[in-house]
Amino acid sequence: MQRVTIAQVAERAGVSTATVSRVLSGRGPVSAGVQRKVRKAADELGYQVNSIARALRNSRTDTVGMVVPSISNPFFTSLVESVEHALGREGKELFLCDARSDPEVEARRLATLVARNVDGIIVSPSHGTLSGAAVQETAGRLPLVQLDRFVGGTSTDWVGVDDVAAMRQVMDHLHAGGARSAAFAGSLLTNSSTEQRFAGFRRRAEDLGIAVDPDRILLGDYSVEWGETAAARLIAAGDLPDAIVCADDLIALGVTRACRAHGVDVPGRVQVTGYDNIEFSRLSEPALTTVDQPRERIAAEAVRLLAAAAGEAAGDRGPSAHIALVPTLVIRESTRARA
Amino acid sequence: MQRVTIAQVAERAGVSTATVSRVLSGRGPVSAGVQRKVRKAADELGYQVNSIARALRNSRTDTVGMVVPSISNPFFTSLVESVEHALGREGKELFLCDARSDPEVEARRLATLVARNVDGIIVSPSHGTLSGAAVQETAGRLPLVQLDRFVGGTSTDWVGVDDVAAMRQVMDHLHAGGARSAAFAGSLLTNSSTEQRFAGFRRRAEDLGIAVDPDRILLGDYSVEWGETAAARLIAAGDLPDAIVCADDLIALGVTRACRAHGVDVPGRVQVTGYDNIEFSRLSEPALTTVDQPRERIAAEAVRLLAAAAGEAAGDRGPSAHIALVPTLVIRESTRARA
DNA sequence: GCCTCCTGTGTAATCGATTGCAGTCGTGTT
DNA sequence: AACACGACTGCAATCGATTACACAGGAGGC
Repeated sequence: MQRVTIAQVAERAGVSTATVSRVLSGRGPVSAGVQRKVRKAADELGYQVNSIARALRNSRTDTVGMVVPSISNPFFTSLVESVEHALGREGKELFLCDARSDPEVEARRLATLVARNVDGIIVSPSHGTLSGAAVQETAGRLPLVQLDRFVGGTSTDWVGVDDVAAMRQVMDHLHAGGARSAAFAGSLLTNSSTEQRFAGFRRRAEDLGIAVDPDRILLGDYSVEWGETAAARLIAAGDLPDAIVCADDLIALGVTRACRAHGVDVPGRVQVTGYDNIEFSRLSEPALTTVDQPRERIAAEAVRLLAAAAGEAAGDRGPSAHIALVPTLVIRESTRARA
Repeated sequence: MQRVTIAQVAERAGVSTATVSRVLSGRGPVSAGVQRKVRKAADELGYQVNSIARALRNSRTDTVGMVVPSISNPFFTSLVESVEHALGREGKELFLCDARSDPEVEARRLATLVARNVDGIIVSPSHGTLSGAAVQETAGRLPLVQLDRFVGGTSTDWVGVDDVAAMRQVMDHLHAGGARSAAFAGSLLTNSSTEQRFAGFRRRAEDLGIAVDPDRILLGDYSVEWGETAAARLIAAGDLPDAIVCADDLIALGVTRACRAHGVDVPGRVQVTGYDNIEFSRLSEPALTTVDQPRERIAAEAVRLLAAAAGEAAGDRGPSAHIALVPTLVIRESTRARA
C-alpha cells in the first residue's frame, strides 16, 4: 500500500518526472503519444498527486481556513455551508475550526491555520476584545477576512450585515404591533453582534418612545437555555414588557418556550423576535419573526475579498473593506403587525 | 511578511538547521546554552513550523479527515464536535467535509483527503450501496472507520449503535402506551441507518402484534419538510395509526408540526417518536420522545480504532471491528407511557 | 547550405523540516 | 600517555512535485 509517486509513473511510462508532471498538470508542451503513455501508466498505478508535496513546492494549499465560535449554532453551520459552496466555485477547500467560544482556543486554531499554510482565513471572532491580539497577529501573516462578527482595533476586511438597520426594522415592526415597552435578551456585550444589535435596539426604542427598563436588559449567552432563563426571570418579575427582542434565534426559541410553559401568550401578551432566521425558527410555537441574513452573499463577498487580498503583494494592502449588507425582516407569528 | 524558516533561525542563532530542529522538536541532545540561543532567536523572529514541510518529511499530518452526509443535520454536527474533542486529546486535528448526501461529492471528498495525506478517515457514508466503491477504494489506501452509517460489501471498521435494539425499545414503549398500529417515516432505504431502523421497527411490530399497513411506510429524506409531508399524507388518508415512528428527529419534528397544524393531538391521538436526540428535539411541542446515541462513546471508539489501524502495518489488518453501542430511550411528551 | 526558432524532453534545483552518519571535543580509564 | 566513550553539532540526503534552464532535433527562411 505504498503510495504511488510521480517517479514510479515516470519509470513505467519510460519518461522523466518532469514530463509526467507536465502531462498531469496540463502545463507545458508534450507530444500526444507521450501524453497517452503517461496517462495510461498513471491510471494503471492509480496515481494521485500528493498535495502535501505540491503545497510545499507551490506554497499554495488551495485551502482556506475558517474559524467560528461554535459549530453547533445552526447559524454558523449554514454560514459554513455557504462559504464552502463559494470556495468550491474557485476550486478551493475549507478547513473548518471550532473555537468553542473561547478566545484561547481560537488563538490556537488561528496559529494552526498559519502553520498549515492555508491561503487565507475567514474568522468570526468569539470575543469583541480578547480575540483582538490573535486576529491582528494572524492578519499580519495571511490574508484574513472577518465575517459576521468583528473585533475592535483591528484593520482587516469585514463582511456582515448592518445590525443597526436590522434592529430599526424590528423595532418599527414591533411598534406597529402596539409595543410601547420592550426587553432585550442577548449574550454578554463581549462580541460585536450583540453589541451592535443592542445599540440598534436601544437607539430605535428611544426614537419611537418605547420604554426600556434597565432591569429588562438580560445578557447571558447565545443558547436556548439562556433564553428560557431570561424569560422566566422577566415573568417572575411580574409585569411583562410588550415585547422581548432577542439577539439571536436560539435565545428567542428559549424565550417563546418559557412563555408557553408559563402560560404567557405570544404574541398576544408579549411579542418576541429572533435574529438569523435559522431553520428551526419557523418550527417554534409560534413561528418566530426574525431577521434573515443574506448568507450566500456574505459568503461570496468574503471569498471575493480573500481572493483579492491574496492577489495583492503582502505589503501594499489597500485600506480594509467593510461591507455591511442589508438584512431582511421575516415576519411570522411571534409578533402582531402584519406586512 | 516572508515566512520565517528554520534556516533563518539557524543563522541568527549561529548554529545549523539540524540543531534548530533538534531544539524545537525536543529530540536529540543539545547543550543548554545553545538551546537558549536557539529559542531566543526563534522567539525574536516569531518562528512557527511549516507543517506542510514537516508533513512531507514525516509523511504524517496529524490530521484526520471526516466526511458526513450533511453538516446542517444537527446530529452530524454534534457527532463532529465529539470527534473533534476525542482527536484533540491525541493532538490531532479534524478536516471536515460535507458530502451533501451525494455519493459523487463524497467520492471526490474522499479522494481529496487521500491526496492530502490525512492520517486516517472517518466517514458516515451517504448511500448504502453507491458509496461502496469509493469507501472501499479509500480504505485500501488509508486507515478508515465508518461511523453511524455503513455501506454494504465493505470490510472496514465500523462504530455505531444497535438500531435494532433501539427500535425494540421504542416499539415496546409505544406498545405500553397503547399503540396497536403504527406508521414509519424515514428516508429512502438507501442508507444503513434507515434500513436498520426500519428492519428493527418491522420486526418488533410483528412480535408485538402492532399492525403496519404498507401504505403507512413513508420514505423520503432526512428533513423537517419530509416529516411534514409524510404526516400530511397520513392525515389526508383519513384513519391515522396509533403511532408514527420516525427514522430521525428532523422528520419527527416535521411530523409533530404537521399534526399540530392539522389539529391532531400528540400523543393523545397519535404517538410520535424521533431518533438521535438532537438539541431541538426537546423544544418541539410536544417535546419528542427519542433515542439518544452515545455520541462521545462513538467518537472515542472511532478515534481509538483509527489509532489502532494506523499502528498496524498496512498489510496485516486484522479482521475488521464492528462495534455497536446500545442507545437509550429518552421519554418525553410525544408518547403516552411513562417510565 | 547555414542559421534561427520552436517543439519536446531531460537534468537538477527548489520548497522547509527532519535525521542518519560522521566528525569534534572533553572526560574518564588503564 | 594513549585510548575509549559519550555528548554535541554539522553535513547532506530525504520526502514528492514543480519548473528554470539546457539541449536535441526538425522545420522554415534566406
